[in-house]
Amino acid sequence: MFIKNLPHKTVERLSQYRRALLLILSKEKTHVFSHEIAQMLHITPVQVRRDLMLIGYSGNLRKGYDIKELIDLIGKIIDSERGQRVAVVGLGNLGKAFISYFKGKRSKLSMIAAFDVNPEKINRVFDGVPCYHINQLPEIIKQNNISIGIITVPSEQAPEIAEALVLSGIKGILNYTPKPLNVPAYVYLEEYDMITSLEKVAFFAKKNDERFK
Amino acid sequence: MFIKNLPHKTVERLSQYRRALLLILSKEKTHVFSHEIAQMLHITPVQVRRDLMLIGYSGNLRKGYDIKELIDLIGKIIDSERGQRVAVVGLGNLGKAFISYFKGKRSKLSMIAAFDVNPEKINRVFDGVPCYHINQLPEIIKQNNISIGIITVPSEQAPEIAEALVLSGIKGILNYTPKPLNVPAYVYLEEYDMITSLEKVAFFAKKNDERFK
DNA sequence: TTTTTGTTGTGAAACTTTACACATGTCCAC
DNA sequence: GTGGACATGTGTAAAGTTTCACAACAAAAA
Repeated sequence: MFIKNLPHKTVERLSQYRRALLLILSKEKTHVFSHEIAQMLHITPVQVRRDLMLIGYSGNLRKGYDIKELIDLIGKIIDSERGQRVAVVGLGNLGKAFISYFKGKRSKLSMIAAFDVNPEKINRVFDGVPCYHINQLPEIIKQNNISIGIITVPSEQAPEIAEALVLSGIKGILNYTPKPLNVPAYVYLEEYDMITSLEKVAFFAKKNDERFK
Repeated sequence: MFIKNLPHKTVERLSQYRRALLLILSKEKTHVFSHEIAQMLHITPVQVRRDLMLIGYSGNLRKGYDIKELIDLIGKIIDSERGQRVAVVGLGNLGKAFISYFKGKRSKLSMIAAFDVNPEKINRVFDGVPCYHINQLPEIIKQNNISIGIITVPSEQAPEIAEALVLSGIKGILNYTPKPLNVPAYVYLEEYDMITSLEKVAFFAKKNDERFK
C-alpha cells in the first residue's frame, strides 16, 4: 500500500495508534472516536483525524472508526508484506532490554539474531534470540535476509559495525550509541541518544520549575 | 543564564555539541569552525551557527569558536547551577543500561538511586548506584532532593510510578514505557518508545528500499 | 418534521524548524 | 595596499507540523 510521503511524525503515531487499538479491541467495543484515541495518547483529536486522513481512512460519522479495519489498514501501510527481520548488535544491557521489550509483540518484525564479542554470550540463546560472534555478522545477515540492525555496542565500535551492516546489505539502522554514523542514502538511519534526552529533560524540568515558582 | 524560549531541537543539539567538543578539546586544538562541528554531528554548518546565535555566542571570524568557552557557555545554559539528581525506577536491563551509559560522564547530573521490587536487587549497589524498594521511593526522592526520574518498569506499572514520582516532588520524567503518562503541567515529561522507533525505521527502510530499487 | 447534538473531514492559518543567500569582516598572498 | 579565500551572523524563504474553524452530515430528540 502506497501513500505519498507520509510525514515522519505521522508514521510514529500510526505505530502508536495500532498498539493502543489492539489493547482496546473487543467484542463489545468495535468502534472508536478520534477523541478516544487522542485521549489514550495524550494528543488532540484533530491530530488523529488528520493522520487518518493522510492514510485515506474514513470513519463513520456516528460510530467513529472501525477498530479492526483501522488496525489492518495501518498494518498494510507500515508493515512490509513479507515481514522484516531484525538483528541486535551488542548484547549488553541495552541489547537485552530491546529483545525483552520486543518479545511477545506479534508483529511483522522478527528478531532473528544478536551479535556480541563476549564468549560467554556467543552460541547461547537469550529470550529466544541466538547470539553469534560479530565476525559472523555478514554471513548471518545475508543468510537470513536481515534488513534492520540495532546498534547497542560501545560507541567507539559503532562506526565499524555500521559499515559491516551496510556492506552486508542492511536497509535500516537504529543507532543507540551517541556516535553519529555515516551511511549511504539508501540506508535509513535513525539515531537516538539516551544522554541527550536526559539532558533535555533536565533542562526543561529546570525551566518549568522556574516558570511555576 | 537565561535565553528566551530555546527550541527543543536546539537544546538537544547543544547537549550533543558539548559532548562532541569535549572529545576534541586539547592543547593543540583550541578553536573549531561551524562546519567541523556540523561534520561531527552530520548536520549543516548553518544549523550550528543558528543554534549558537540563539544562545548568543559569537565566534572569531578567522579562528572559529573557542572550544572551551563554548563548552562552558553551553553548561551555563543547559545545566542547573546546583546540579540535578536523577533516579531510575526499574532496574531491569533497560534501567541498568541507563546507569552504565551514564557512568563516568562527568556532568551536573548525578545518578543517585535506583528502585525495583526484586528482593535480589534491593539494598545492593549496581555500578555505583544503590537500589531501594519501590515503597521507599517517596522518602528517598524527597530526602535526596531528586528532581529527575527515569521510568523503565513494565508498562502496566508506569502510571502508578509516575504518580508516586509527581507526589514526591519530581520535576522531570523520562518515560521509556509505551504507556503514555499523565502529569501536571509543572512536571516536564518526555516519552520515548523503543518499539515505535523500530517500526519507524522498518517503515522508512522499506520505503527507501523501494525508492532506490 | 424540525431542531439539537456530536462527530468527521479539511482548507487555511499558525507555529516550529531548517535551509538559502548574502552582507560583513579578517587574514594572507602578492 | 589590494584582491582573493573563507568564516561568521542573520534576514528571509521554505519545509514540516500542529491547530483553528467550520462545513457537512447522521441520529436522536422534540
